[in-house]
Amino acid sequence: METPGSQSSLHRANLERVVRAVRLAGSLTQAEIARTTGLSAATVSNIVRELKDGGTVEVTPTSAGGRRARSVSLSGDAGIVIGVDFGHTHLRVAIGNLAHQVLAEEAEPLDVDASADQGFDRAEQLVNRLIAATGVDRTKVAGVGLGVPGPIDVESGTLGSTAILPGWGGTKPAEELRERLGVPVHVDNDANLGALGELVWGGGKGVRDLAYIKVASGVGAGLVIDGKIYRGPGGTAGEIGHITLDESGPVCRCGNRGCLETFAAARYVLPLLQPSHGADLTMEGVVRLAREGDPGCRRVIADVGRHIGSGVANLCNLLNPSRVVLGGDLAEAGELVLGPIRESVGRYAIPSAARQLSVLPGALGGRAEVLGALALALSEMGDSTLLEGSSPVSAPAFT
Amino acid sequence: METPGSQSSLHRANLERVVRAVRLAGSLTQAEIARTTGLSAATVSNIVRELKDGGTVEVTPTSAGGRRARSVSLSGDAGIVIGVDFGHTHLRVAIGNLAHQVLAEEAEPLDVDASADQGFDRAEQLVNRLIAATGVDRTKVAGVGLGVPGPIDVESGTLGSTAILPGWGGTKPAEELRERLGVPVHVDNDANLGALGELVWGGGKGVRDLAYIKVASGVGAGLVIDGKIYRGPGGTAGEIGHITLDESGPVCRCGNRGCLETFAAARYVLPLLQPSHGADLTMEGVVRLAREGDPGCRRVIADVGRHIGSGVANLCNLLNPSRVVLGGDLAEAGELVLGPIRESVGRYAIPSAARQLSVLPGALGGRAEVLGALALALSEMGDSTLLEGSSPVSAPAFT
DNA sequence: GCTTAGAGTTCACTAGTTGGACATACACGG
DNA sequence: CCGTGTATGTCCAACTAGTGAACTCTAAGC
Repeated sequence: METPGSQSSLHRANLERVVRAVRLAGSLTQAEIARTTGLSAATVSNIVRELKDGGTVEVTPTSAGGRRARSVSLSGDAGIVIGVDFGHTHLRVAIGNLAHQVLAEEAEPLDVDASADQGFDRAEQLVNRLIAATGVDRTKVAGVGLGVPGPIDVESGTLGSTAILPGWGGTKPAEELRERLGVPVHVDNDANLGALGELVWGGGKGVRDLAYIKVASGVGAGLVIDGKIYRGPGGTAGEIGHITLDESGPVCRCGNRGCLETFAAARYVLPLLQPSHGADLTMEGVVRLAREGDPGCRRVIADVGRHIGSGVANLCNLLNPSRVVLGGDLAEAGELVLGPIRESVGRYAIPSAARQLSVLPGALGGRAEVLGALALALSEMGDSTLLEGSSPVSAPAFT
Repeated sequence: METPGSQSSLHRANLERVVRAVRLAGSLTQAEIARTTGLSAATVSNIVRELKDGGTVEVTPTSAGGRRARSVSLSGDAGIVIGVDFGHTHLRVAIGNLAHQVLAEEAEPLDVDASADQGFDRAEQLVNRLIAATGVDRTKVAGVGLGVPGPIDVESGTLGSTAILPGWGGTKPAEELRERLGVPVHVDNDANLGALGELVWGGGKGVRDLAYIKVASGVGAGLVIDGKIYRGPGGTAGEIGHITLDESGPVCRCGNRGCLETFAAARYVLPLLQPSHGADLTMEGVVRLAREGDPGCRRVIADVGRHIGSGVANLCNLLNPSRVVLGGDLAEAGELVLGPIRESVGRYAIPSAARQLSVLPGALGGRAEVLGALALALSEMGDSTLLEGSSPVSAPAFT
């Protein structure tokens, strides 16, 4: 960074460009790198050699159509990243390396009403267990991505005033976890991470604009615009759950009436089925029954789909993304819910915006958020860190 | 942008760096340029020569302490850009130079139902008249920005299937105007240009995320995200006018019911006042009467504001912009309409998103669109310096 | 008049990217 | 089993562009 307009800065930028391309795709051949970065093959050749000599990158032979292409990937043992996802009913942790390989993944149930402290302790334990199980070198851990199921101010790291996680309000999850683990922790809300996960590993490949709709106990959306998570200036973009569909609808926990959530989220939908199907029903149960043909459950899911579709239509008019990916428990319902969504979108969105929109189920299921957390850790990890080869020990880090 | 990682791109970046430094300071000596840009004196020397030869910049002798320093400033007549804005009732043209100064501006009434050809002819005449009036050199005109009051596919340049401009559908305004004027013409819809205009010259200074709501005979929004116009993959983002507020509301020209437009746009609102206030009322008239105290007009404007506020609340939940600027005729109503909008936003948007939102009237009035067109022409000719402070760091993430 | 110090220019050098030529390796069809 | 085709990665010469150092210029200060 010494020389802000010089060739060496250009070279650095190109190095980073290559590293990013590789990290995003997991692994690429040199020719692919050249195509995606726009650099010439010769330059890529030089850069790859330089990165290989520096240990940032590994090249492994690949079988392909023509000459054997060498697959370039971030060297696996160069660094470890960890993803942690707090859900409403579970805690999920994944360990991966820079090569986009997931080394281990584990989930355990977690009572969301547990105190925040307890949650962080559990997370710490699970992380440690996974590190031990995979036998990776603790000092290689370069960063942690953390997902929380509620609005969070990414700048300050504070959980918003949340009726959603009682007892967690005002805590700073990233800081808590960093104290416990001793590495930089980057936090974002679960919908954004789901979007990132699907973009990198799942149903969003090759797309630059993606909206990830997560329906669980709440309804949230993660937005990727032009290849980047879009959080908005206040960090709370994507709150699709609380757009108003019916001004005189049911009262929502947010204080308004007729929010999308009151028509789609588990806590409002399940009671509808209690009289007929009993009180112990979960969303997963409803989905399962619907797939087995239960008409009540089918109807409920279709209704939910229609309402989500209305919300997506608004989203579509305003943002015009090229793809919407549905995640959360509800995605398991497949066409049972996607059909009504598409129908609603076609009905309420302006035609030119709806025409080019594809609505797909998530490809990662419940793993989208952890994997997204992993991806967050990867993306937040300074590229310069990689390039210097300087092993990132503990961490002041936060700026 | 041909070669995204090459030396020539570096050169271009350095050129812009210099131009920006000069624009910010008004005028600088070469040594000062070198210091503020971090480039070496030799490089600055070369760049200044290149810019001078290209006519972008002027050098004038200065008396100074040592050897006479040459003061470098943007040459006013180096390049001329023109903005053209077709409104529903008017045609507006502005002429500006590369130093971001507006040299002349003029509007004349235009019947929107006139044929497209006629409109283009009028635009050509007005442009020629202004060129003559300001005495600028015709050959210096580098580009034209064009605003049209309807959805337009920026890629192909075709006006969308528009019930809005009867007789204009399927035409390619940019091409038409280019044939007449003989210079490159860049087109976008009026809401986007209004957003750009307010961002660069008006009420959006210093903000990176802005939503410009234009209420006239329709309702549209222009979105600026992270300093750039956001059009969405299909080019139709910002269609706030057709989000559904009431599924059983009035039938909209788009075919749905209860779109925001049916509660806010002139064509739906004015008829409400016909019985009491006569048939010749225009939106401007309503605004004027309201300011003078007419209770009916006040009520109508407040109602419109409330509905717009609902739409803005949705926008706010989904996108969380830091500023909303209201444009169009309605903006003249000031607090009479802004108050209800804010009230509605506060009511329907989630608190954390609404808290940091400011809703302001446009600072440019009806000029926002033309000036935006001017800005578009500037930015399309490679001037990425419209927003200072728009470059650095942040945003690691995935390209 | 002489010195001084900052301003701009020139020049040789270096860093870095590129296009094209070339070697390589696999697949496929005869 | 062997040509042929095709895509890959590498090498080299050409070119682009920025830099440090030496150089020239000018006006102010003594």
